[in-house]
Amino acid sequence: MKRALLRRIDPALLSRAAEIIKMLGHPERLKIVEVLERGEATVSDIQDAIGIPQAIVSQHLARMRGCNIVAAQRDGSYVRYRVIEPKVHHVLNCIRECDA
Amino acid sequence: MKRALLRRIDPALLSRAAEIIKMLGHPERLKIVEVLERGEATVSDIQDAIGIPQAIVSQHLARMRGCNIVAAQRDGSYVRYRVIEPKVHHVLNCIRECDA
DNA sequence: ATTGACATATAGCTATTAGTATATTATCCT
DNA sequence: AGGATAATATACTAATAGCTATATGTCAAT
Repeated sequence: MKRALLRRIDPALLSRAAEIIKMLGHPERLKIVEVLERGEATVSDIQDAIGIPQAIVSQHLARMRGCNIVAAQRDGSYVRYRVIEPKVHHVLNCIRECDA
Repeated sequence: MKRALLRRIDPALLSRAAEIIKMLGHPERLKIVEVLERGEATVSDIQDAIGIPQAIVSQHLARMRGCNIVAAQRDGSYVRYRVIEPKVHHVLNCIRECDA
């Protein structure tokens, strides 16, 4: 495994990193971004995929949108969400690698 | 970069993963574990290293201890903390790799 | 054993976050 | 257009986190 040799995280980026992983630090949000990782999805797509109440999905999405982790785009009565923060993929892959 | 090919995160581990990154999702806690990553440290070591009030350091440590991310060991009037959750290193390395 | 100084922990208030119930917005049909 | 239905968003309450001020614990010296 590649080691970064304990180099200090760039202070300028640390705060944003904390913000991102804070947002991902919730089981439901983690599941949501896992779905979105595969491509755009509507609120109801996500709801169906992970089986939690719509209002919860919507709120989590709103919060993640608030810190520019996902973006929304209305499409008729649907709203399509997608991941816009590239680090999200890194973090998810990190988690996958962890549970070897 | 090695890709995990969007394999679903093991549901049994996802919850713990969320808990861990939630704990790391705070700038001060991130700095704290960065210090601890290099080895054991006392509360005051950490305080000196990152320059925030002792009470804050102590509280963050208590919280991380509460979910078994760090462990404490009294040594006279000092208390030495250390990381006991291996995934912490993975996450920190992930963050370092992110900000290429 | 008491005092003083230092190291760490917690109490108490405020602010965020999570979840349930309700509201809004959009589409389709008559 | 108006009303029904489906999709999404928000309001409100309960729990949790964060910060400042204060307390507890430990050691050393007298």
